[in-house]
Amino acid sequence: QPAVSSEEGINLEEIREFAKNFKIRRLSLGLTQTQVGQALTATEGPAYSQSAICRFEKLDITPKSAQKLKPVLEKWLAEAEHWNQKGQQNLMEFVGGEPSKKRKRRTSFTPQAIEILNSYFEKNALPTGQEITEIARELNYDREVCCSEQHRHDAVKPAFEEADFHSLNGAVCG
Amino acid sequence: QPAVSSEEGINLEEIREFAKNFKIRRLSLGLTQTQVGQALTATEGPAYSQSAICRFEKLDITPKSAQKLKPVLEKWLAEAEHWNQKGQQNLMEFVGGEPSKKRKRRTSFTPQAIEILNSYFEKNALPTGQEITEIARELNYDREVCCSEQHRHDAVKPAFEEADFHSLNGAVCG
DNA sequence: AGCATAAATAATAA
DNA sequence: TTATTATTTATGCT
Repeated sequence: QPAVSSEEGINLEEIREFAKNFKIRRLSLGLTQTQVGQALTATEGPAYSQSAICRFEKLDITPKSAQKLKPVLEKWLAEAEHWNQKGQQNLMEFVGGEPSKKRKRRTSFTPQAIEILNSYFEKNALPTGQEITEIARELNYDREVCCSEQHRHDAVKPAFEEADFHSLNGAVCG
Repeated sequence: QPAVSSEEGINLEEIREFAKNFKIRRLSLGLTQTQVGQALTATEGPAYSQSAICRFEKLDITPKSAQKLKPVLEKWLAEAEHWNQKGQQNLMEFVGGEPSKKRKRRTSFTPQAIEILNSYFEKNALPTGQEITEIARELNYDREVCCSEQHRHDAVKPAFEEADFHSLNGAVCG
């Protein structure tokens, strides 16, 4: 990590202070790094990714970049706080549209479905997109959820022997 | 969700206020719900799970439970902030031991390793614990990482057709 | 009353 | 920056 060092007359302590402050204020507004990045991309210059915000907060950037980004963030955050004062609805609008995106309901599978998925993936570990669509429809689950890799992993999991799975951590080096 | 309602002379507005405040102060200290839960379990009464902290912050509990939990959290948080004043080292000690658990470095595979993993999982989608150990040793990667389901998923992924994979979101119901 | 784990967020290799 | 790993939060279940 390029620690922010004292070059080119940049007030590093000030930047450090702001970065820390920025994170807390962002969280106080209930905003994610992603939201900030997207909002900035919309209102300010070219493009600010979630990663960019993350790196600024951790000051995992060059002093020059930090110096350049600071005023942009400062201005934007103040404005965001201003809108938040007038009600969270206003903030969300300022941030970028979708007012109240709710967390997706977590899916749970019936034992039957799990069994079917298990046996399916056992036969075919590499289903194509179409095959996934097929099985999702058959089982009547949301395609993304039912047959995402994440869930294939879960379906497959019982095949592992728990004890063995945990007993060898770190035994193999890296 | 049992919204906090106005029963039994409990000051709901105050609790709501505190819950919101608690979250912000927790984040300012850089603590996770898990850390708070564990610390409370250690210093205070019986057991406070991460879920419990989460549910308090979202007030996804009965007013009675909230009322009971509030003073405990209030006291603990104040103390935590006190220690934090004296330096973050003190806070981490107060919270519970492990001073600076670093985030695990994310692993990356050489193209060779990916190819080998791909062909391996294509032949055998359900390796046993022992087989996993074996291949991890062979490739000289950390067992947990190298052959976790997460990574098997990655090894397998190229088989999906991107276009199809995305085009059918929500087409299948839930 | 909390465990298991799905969903969402943050951090990082490339 | 993008793609994706690692960690944290939230919730279905019992």
